Amino acid sequence: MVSEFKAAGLSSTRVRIAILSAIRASRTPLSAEAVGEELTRSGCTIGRASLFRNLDLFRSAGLIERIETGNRGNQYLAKCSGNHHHHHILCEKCRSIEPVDICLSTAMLKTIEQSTDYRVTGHSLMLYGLCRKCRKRKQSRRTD
Amino acid sequence: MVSEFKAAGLSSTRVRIAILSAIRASRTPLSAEAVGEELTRSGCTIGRASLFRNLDLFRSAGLIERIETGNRGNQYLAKCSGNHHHHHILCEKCRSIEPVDICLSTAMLKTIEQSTDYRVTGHSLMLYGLCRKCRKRKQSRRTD
DNA sequence: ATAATTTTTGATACCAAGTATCAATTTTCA
DNA sequence: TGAAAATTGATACTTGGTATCAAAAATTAT
Repeated sequence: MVSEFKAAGLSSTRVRIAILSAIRASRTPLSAEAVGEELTRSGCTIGRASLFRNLDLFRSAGLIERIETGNRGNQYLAKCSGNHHHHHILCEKCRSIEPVDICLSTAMLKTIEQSTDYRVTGHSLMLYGLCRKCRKRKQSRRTD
Repeated sequence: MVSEFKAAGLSSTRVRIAILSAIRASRTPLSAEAVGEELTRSGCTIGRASLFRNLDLFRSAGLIERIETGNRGNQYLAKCSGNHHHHHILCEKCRSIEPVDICLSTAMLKTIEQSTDYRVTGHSLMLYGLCRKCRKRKQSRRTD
């Protein structure tokens, strides 16, 4: 990890190693808050400022991904292997997130460019849905 | 507009008429703040609470669209005519927006449901690009 | 048209996520 | 090692939005 930081032009600090480890250790994406809690749990509480600063630095450096989940807080997760372009689906109920390995086709992008006369430079796609668990307990009482 | 409100089960107030007018008068999407400023400019300052409340009500009623632009605040815009599902492309430079009459195919959605085991209930797609004008004046100095 | 009822408004206080500042600490590297 | 550079974290602030609730406006019944 030290060399990864080096490669990204970031010095390798205890705080950074802890943050990136926590994100990589998690199977699911974590909110900034969740990362902080994870660190506290492992005996390495860090300041808010450092947390947000590093999440942003890591993202700029391509070490992690940030999923913009709309209104309330973003989610951070380790870059998926291969690192190719993809999207995510978010469960409306439990907020769990899965990668979705599908994307707009180049044909579609071409059609868009032709019909709008814009040059397309990027896009963001977020899918919403219900995960299997939440579909099953759809009728039961909420616990929140 | 009065009857539109009626149809949506909303009583028609001065504040609501002003908000919806401002959004409809704008060629580009407006942030909540921008809507407020617009109203102030036209001599009808309204409270924050009413603004956000009504933006949300209008969206629920299908009178406007909300574009979740990620980190900082949402954008609101009038529903395009015809009102069928579509997306938008936003010029990175001048922030002008055009509707994009294309969408994820049902086949694609089915693939996603199969590969993720989520039931897809919705999605948001935002395209980014450069409009023709901005492509042409790409090299010239910005005015902002 | 007026009164009674219902809805909406807006001032205020609040909240959550994130940023700015800057002195103190840590890391780097000569 | 020790000086220079980078990072940290306490604190205060900002932004975008929500909750509360009395006052005002809109609706409805008379």
